[in-house]
Amino acid sequence: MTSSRDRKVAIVWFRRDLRLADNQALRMALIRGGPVVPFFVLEPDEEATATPGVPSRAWIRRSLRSLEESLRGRGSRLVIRLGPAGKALSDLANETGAGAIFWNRLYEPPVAIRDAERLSALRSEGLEAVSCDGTLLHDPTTIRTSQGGPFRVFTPFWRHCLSLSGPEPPIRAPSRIPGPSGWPESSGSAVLGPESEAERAVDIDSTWKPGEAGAAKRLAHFLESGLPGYPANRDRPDLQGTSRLSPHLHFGEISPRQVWHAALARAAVDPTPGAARGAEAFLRQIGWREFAHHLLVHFPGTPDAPLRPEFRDFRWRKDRDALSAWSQGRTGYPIVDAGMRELQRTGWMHNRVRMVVASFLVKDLLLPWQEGSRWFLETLTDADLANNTFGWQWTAGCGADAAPFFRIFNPVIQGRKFDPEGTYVRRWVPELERLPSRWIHRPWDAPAEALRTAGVRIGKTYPAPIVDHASARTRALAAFTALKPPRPKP
DNA sequence: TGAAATGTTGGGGCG
DNA sequence: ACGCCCCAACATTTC
Repeated sequence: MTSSRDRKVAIVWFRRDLRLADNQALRMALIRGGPVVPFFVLEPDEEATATPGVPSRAWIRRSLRSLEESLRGRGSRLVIRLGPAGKALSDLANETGAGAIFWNRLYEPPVAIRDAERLSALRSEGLEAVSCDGTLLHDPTTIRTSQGGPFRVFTPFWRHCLSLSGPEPPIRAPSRIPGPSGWPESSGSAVLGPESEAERAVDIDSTWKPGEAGAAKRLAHFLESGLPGYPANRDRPDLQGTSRLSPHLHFGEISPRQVWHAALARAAVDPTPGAARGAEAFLRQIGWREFAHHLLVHFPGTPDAPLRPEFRDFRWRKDRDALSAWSQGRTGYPIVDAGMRELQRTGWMHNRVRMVVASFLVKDLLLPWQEGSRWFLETLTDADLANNTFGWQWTAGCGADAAPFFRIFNPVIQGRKFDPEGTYVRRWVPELERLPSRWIHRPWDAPAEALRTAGVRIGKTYPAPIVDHASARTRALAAFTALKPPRPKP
């Protein structure tokens, strides 16, 4: 540790930007030409503005390890300490005599508010404190309709984004990061505590490689092999049709700008129309991510409250047993249960299945979308306040550009359409493994003989459906019709 | 980024 | 040969 003041020292505060490439804050720190101290703060639970669940924590643990390693390979280190962040930053600045501190902006309203406070606090201590862009393609506060307000519909929003000049090419990772003459104390990954039983139970490692290198590899592999098939395959949970970048994007192990440019470059190399269409469909998903952040910034109450006011009075059911059946994957609807179990085991769920299980919770069970949102935030490694809030309000029909109230997914049809052979269901609901494809999505209709041969006893080895979908649908339609806003007279 | 109900069309069985 | 009915296939509308 050095006590001599060295104003040339710059601190880079890493948060959900756990990467060295295309990292604007890191670049700003390096430009100053002095030593750089990479810093990560773990906020104590009571200080955390977004409380990550167990899987998310398991992911951070791995990602930090990866970041530490790549920093070490560049002659640097990662200083890790326990928060609160404001005090930790100020302490570190005093210890290192740093003259500047840089970080990349986050857009969750409570985080943004604290960041503004931190910036002015650090500046009043005489530090150069700067927050940079890099989490999104476009700063959501600058995107406006021609009327000057925020967008509420995706298509015009995305068209507007596409009309702007494309994002700058990503910044290359520095090959060397100069360090201070003496390194300040670091608690290292010990601040995370020992890996808990619950953390170990989440199977991340068989599918994922958290960290910047894993993210880059995942993207490259997807672009190389998955682009032409993407529009059709992205809806198939039984295939590997999606990019699976969501946790990497959430933790900033890769930036949307890198994704953008890599996808366009790939489409340029592969001149078939399929590749171009695939790239467009894929980048559109990045667009939904942008849109979700845009909405969260402009409607900061939406994580808890519906955007459409008429939904404030909606009387959701209270049913602890149904909620628990849903979250534990014991609803009796195979595609729903498969999704919820995939989530529980791996901290991830295929997007199509997320829509199916969400529709089931909100429309079939009439349980509050906030319960679903909370469960997803607790159990997803990619738990992202903006994306999650948007997704749930979309499903419930109470958000901007949301699904209309009468759009109710039929879990049997969705299963047949998107998991035609039932391989996804069989993977996550092994008690149905031997059931023929014909019955895999509706075992309650299977003839006794088929059930016996497959070793399935409805209500014993696999639950009977907790609701009848047809009557649940009718019930939901009635409930939602009641709160339709009065139609303006012609 | 739905599903169900209802309407329409056209082929084929059959009296 | 013809009209009638059935129903699958597809289109439209309604929720």
